Amino acid sequence: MPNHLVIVESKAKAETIGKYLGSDYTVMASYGHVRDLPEKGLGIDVDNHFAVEWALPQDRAKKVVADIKLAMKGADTLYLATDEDREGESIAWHLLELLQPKGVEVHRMVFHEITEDAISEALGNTRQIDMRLVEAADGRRIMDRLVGYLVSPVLWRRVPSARSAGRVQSPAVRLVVERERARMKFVAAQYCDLSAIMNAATGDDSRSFAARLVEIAGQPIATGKDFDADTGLLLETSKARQLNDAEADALVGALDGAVYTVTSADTRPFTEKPKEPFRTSTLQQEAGNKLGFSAGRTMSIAQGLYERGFITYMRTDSANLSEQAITAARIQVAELYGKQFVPAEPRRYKSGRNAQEAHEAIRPSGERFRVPASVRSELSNDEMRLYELIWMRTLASQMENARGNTATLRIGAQAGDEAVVFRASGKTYSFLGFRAAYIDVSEDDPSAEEAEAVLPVLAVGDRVNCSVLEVSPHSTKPPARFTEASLVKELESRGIGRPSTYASIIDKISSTRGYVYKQGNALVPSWTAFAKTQCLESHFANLVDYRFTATMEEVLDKVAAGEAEAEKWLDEFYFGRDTPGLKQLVSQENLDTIKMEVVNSVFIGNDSEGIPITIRVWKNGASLHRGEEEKCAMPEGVLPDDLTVDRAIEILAKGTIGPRELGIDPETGLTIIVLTGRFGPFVQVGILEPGTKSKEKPKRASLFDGMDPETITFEEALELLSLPRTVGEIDGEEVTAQSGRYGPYLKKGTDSRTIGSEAQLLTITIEEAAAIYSQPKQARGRISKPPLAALGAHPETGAPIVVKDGRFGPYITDGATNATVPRGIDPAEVTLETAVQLLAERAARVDSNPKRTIKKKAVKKKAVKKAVKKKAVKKAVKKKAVKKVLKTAAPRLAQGSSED
DNA sequence: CAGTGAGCGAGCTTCCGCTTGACTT
Repeated sequence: MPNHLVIVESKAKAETIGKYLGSDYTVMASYGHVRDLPEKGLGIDVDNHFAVEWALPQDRAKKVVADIKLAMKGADTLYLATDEDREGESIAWHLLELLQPKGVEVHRMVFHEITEDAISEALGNTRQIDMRLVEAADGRRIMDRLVGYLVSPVLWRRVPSARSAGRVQSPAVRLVVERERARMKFVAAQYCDLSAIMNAATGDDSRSFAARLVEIAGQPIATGKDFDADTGLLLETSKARQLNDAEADALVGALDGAVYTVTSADTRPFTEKPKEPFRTSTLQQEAGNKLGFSAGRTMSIAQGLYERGFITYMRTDSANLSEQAITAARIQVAELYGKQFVPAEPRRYKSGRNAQEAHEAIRPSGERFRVPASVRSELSNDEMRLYELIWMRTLASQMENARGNTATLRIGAQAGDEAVVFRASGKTYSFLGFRAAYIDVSEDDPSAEEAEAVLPVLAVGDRVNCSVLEVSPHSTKPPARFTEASLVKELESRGIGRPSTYASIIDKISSTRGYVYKQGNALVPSWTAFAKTQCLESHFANLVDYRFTATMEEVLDKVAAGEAEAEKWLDEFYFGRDTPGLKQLVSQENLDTIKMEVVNSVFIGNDSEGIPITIRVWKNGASLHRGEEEKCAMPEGVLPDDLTVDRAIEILAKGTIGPRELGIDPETGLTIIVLTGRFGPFVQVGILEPGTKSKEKPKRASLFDGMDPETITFEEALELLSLPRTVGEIDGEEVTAQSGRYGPYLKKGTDSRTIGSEAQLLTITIEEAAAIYSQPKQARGRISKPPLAALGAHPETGAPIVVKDGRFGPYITDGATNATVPRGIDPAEVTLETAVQLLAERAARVDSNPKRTIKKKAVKKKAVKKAVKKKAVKKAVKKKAVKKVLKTAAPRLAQGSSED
């Protein structure tokens, strides 16, 4: 009979540890936190030492606690083996509170490596729960609740489209907003330089190389860094010379027939160190840059790999490798690449500040790493790519430095009476080192790979030929928008958020709250985000101060060390001391000083008469204003940094024309008008008097792309209003043509197909429609795959049963029910009998769990989100996602797996 | 696979960190 009970946080960990501990031990998971503040209400008695009313555990946790209680009945020892960090300590304590064990010995136990030795050592070195750590964790929880639940209501009252504020999400949004502000303020500068292709005039080494003009008459040529981002002018401190088109052209002329001579030739050795092994944030960044995965996708794939034992824990802030891992890596490097690739001493990596180090780095699990090719058959394509990335980075982190030389040539010539200098640089590797396994992608330009550039061997005084000489025009670029990857990096570097939350922060500020949306991979702030941010900046400055979390961490560290009290800290924050506390900031008197017309309007610029142009945000959408008088709906889809004053005036001009009457609708006798709304210009049957709320919505239709509200004719309007149009019948089913959220499409029953242009909606014939329907349906640009196997007819229903390969792996379908092929069963080997059984089980599960409630608010939100989505889709298509291929020079074992 | 103008109107909303479901095709 097992008489020792061990509690860890995750299921997968419980299973692994269970294997090591044997039959005397039962290992169970707490599944994270078991108790929290109530969802409704503050749950904190601020006037009574910030006493917390912990809510009853939720259903999930209730079951966990009940199960553990049951298991505890026969046990004589309870080991609380949650993670060794603040949150882990808190979980242990809350568990203990809920379990109330009687007659059971309780130990707190921690281990850092999941090996037999480490665990048995941990069992022999238990301690008691550290209440100081618990105090720090719960202090953190209380602080987050105070901020979130007291400041959010202020936003509801003053920036109605902003739903929430928080210690983490609000600075995250502010980062995106500030970047966009910098882009809006940015003034581009135009400048030129000369680029040349040269080669040695004498000797055997005739390879050509690229060179660039860097100096005229001793003065450097201006490059991007010499310009002021806010004015587009040369910085006052810059000594560089800005070359314009004409001057550059003249220079090319003056250099005609010039003699080029090497004036200096330098070679310097360099070494490059590998990057440290992955932790959560860096994994998300690299998977984003190299594989194009979102942070959320990366985490869910990693979760699968972890649960099935392929990698170590994926939510970690540590880049430290265990001894077991270092040994495994070194052995494998020697086997695959050779001994010369193994450094004399193992490399050790330190973690950044605020790291809690409850886990090790993310790496292939086990004491012998599985080579990607050997796990190919067990992993899906995405899992394979992520595993390979982790495997390579881990190996590389324990490999030798790369070594090489950089060479620089300076080449002089005479342009008229001015001496000019060109420069060429080269880079060669004498020893690849870690680069043999893993090449880094640069942050700014993920597609660029630092290639070798070999210069010919030249000495001072050597003559050089110039085969090509041309003007290169340049334009300075505004700071790039954040991507998911770069935002995670920024948040981590500022200590904001935790490994378990980076992906959910992104999700929160984008999908859930709509403060940012994606333009390709770039994150763009909504107008609401601007308003929310400026409201917080002017009235809750310390909450959106990027140092807020870092300062909090310092305090909590002191609390954990017994050098400070959480209550004192909370007291000061809430009641205030030298500066007003939160209580006062969210009070009614203070709310009265927050003027809606100030905080919900975003200043764009002044027109030529000095009249301010602003955007005002409302619950659903935004309006554009010039001064007090002129205003119109702000169309969605205009990126903030595209909204110049000129553009705004253009929009105002179109939007404020007011309805234009086109004619009388012959059917209804009502006037048909054209007007502009937040989705652009549209026509409408009948005029709505302002203020009257008619129940019957008038019929409306958007203008096609390219139609102008000023020139649209009555006939065109009638055609638009005639949609959706019945095209004809195919196989007795009616086919209609209409516009939807993904553009124009045909519809036959439930089968819909997109069509090329909006104009086709009016012209497409039933024959053309039939041709489209005769083609197999394209699923997002991909033709649906043929089934893996056909198993025959269902014995009861007669429906054909087939095995297909879907997004979530192989599954069985009879057309009505889909059942995933369980792991461990080869999809090619599924028999009809098993398939019928699996389908029946699946159907039974669906029936027993029918409640899938849709919340009201979700429906409402959809409309807003859709519009955003539409733009993103349109642009994304134009841009045509460039597939990023994993750069690797890894040996054959790793190859053949990254091209899918 | 759809909506639109302006902007008090009725009642509701909200946080962060630890986990994994149940669910897609």
